[in-house]
Amino acid sequence: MCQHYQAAMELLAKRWTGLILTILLDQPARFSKISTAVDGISDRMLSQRLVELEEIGMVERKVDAAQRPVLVEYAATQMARELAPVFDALQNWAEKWMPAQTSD
Amino acid sequence: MCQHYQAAMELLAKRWTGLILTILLDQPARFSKISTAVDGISDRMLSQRLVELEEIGMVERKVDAAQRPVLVEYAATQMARELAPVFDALQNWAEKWMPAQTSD
DNA sequence: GGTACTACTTACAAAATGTTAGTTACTTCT
DNA sequence: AGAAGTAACTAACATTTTGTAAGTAGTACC
Repeated sequence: MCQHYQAAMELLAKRWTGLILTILLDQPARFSKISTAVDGISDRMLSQRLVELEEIGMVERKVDAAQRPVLVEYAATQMARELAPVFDALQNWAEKWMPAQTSD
Repeated sequence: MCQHYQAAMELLAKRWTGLILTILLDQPARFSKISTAVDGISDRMLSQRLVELEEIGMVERKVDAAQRPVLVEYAATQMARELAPVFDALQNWAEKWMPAQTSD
């Protein structure tokens, strides 16, 4: 198994990471918006994942201090944006195969 | 966020799942072969993941009792095989973006 | 008869994640 | 002016997941 590939997979294998990136790939978003969009994620995890993704260079954090309660916006970097084909492919797969798994 | 999509993502967000499936997408393999191919995985996790994937219907377990020490082979089902585009896309992404992250 | 191999399982430890509540700063309601 | 709310986090503790090391059964090799 290729080293790069395994590293990439382990990146997406951290819970929430893929979902957060998917949201940010659509458009930049603020903390609370991501929190609402990703069903079930806690503040704690969202906060932690955003820090990790920023460190990796997949998310850019922009603080707007001019705003009333200091707004923070997160945006996907080019590196993250190029994951789009992966997420698109997964979207297609999910539409086909996931509904069947809902009731067991 | 779409329900199906989130479910699909959480499936791949379990550690090792994506890597195991990637191996099996290439060709059916036995326990020890997967164990060798996936760098760092423990028997415990491999065993557990294979059970989960079998329950979901993404992996088929075939026991060859005629063999000397009873060989077990695991194979990807159609459902799993159709994840190939996802893994291919990730492979491309990894080749481009992962090497840069090795030394920090 | 001891060692090795295959495919696991078990027990215990460590790490990741979940849950609940709290923080700072500012804004709106009363 | 004080109470409650919002945004973006952080902290503490419980639970779940994962890691590590060792053990099991059956067979073959030396």
